[in-house]
Amino acid sequence: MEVRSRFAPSPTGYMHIGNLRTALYEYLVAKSAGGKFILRIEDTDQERYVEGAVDIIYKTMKMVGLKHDEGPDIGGNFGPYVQSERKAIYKKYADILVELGGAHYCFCSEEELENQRKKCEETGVPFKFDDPCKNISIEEAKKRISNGEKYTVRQTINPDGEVSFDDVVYGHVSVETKTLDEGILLKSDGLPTYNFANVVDDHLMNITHVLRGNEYLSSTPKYNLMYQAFGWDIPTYVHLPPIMKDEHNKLSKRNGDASFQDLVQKGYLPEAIVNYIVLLGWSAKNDQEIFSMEELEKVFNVEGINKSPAIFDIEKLKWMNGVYIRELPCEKFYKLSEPWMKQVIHKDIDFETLAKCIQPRVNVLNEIPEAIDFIEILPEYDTEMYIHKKMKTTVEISRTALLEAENLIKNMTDWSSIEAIHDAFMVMPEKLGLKNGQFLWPIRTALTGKQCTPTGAIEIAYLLGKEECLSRIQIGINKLG
RNA sequence: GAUCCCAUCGUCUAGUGGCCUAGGACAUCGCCCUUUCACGGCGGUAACUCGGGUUCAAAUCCCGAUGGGAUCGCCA
Repeated sequence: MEVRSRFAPSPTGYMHIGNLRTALYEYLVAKSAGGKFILRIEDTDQERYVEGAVDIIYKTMKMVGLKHDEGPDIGGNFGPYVQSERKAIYKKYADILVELGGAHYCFCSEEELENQRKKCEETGVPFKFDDPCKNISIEEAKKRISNGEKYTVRQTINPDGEVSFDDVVYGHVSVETKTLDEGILLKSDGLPTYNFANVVDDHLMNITHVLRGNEYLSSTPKYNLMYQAFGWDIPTYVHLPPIMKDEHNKLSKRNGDASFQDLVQKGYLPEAIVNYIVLLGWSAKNDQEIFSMEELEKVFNVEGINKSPAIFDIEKLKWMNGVYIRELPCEKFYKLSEPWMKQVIHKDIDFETLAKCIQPRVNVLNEIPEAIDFIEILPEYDTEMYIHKKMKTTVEISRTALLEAENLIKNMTDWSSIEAIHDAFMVMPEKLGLKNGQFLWPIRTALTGKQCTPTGAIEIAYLLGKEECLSRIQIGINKLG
């Protein structure tokens, strides 16, 4: 049988990391088996609907390389793929489920429920809704409905029994039916709750593998009761552990944690983000950590999925992003880094060469502006910076180096390449009886005013241009008295 | 509270009874390379939650404790 998995986000306008990982695993489960990956929009909660949210979903999926085979935008044989357009379907199946004894019509108001709940709280009895409407016959209920009375459809659960199922990652899970809540399946607005829609849709869309967060682990038995009542095959369940912000808190929008979009905006590459999060709860069972999507489609398997929660570690993502950046072709990196460079540099310099210089030392694109801002304007710096133990520089040596450099540069005619400058500069240390560092460290300091720079004195001299170099060296000479 | 689930370095993980004096990666520390910082190379610190069993042998199996998480909505 063909494997079919689905990504079923609700359009909240925000693609958080946990959601994205679920989508990734769903995609990989299908693709690693040569199956189909379906996109379904779960918009049954009209109060949460956010304009434009669906576009964010399409955009994100495209950016990370998750191509769906069926969905609202491309169609398919099992549509519609938007739940709000499937209202009639849910109504039909809700009525069938009532006939089959798996559900009943309920006329209780939200206030009535609230009262029962309060009473339980007061008396200290654990709340479990006992629905008086269970005793209403179907005929009578239908009469009341045709009279225009508001109603919901509520699941009916026989308290004597046990339900169990086998989850691919959590193994055998078994519960007594008396502990299960008889939840609402069809709301009074006629739309289904997730609890009902997921069962109906997954069956009707021939979904074979259901992946979702493990918060659904405890309600899965209820879904299975419905599958059983309908006489439908139960799908393969793959429940996923949560991604945590820290030991106690889930990664979430409410905690102000970064979404996929936020990370991209900060300068993380989609490929790196995907690679990092696939490892949050899954392992290839070997030492490999860097995977392309093509590789993942081949090697991903559900056996590698972990049971316990994983904490999102931004430090490791940074490292991995750096790995991806270093692997980028120069031209590609230049294109990506250009806007970040131009954020702080408005002069006309050789940005392409600058890009080449910073590529090996940037992990996240948003590190670029601070790393190169000295090119635009020389920052204030302290004379202390000229004294460097390891380079064996002192104020005297620095002064000599700068004066000699000034002379040298004044007489230089070829400033067209790093090589030319390199050749001219590198004869000096020997001539002056200095080590390379003793000559070059003071120059780099005078040129940048910074402790750390993305590259050495020679490259920076080239980027700055002859005139600017002379003026900055003059400033350095003055500082050193 | 009830029910369900989870538990290896700071973090992500490998480990499915002997190959484990527990392996890899990030982070961290030290050294090397080097015109700084990085990159790269080499090395170090660092973990089986605890207590009982089972077994010749347990990180691995069983039981219990502890700790953590989830669910208990006309949200998904």
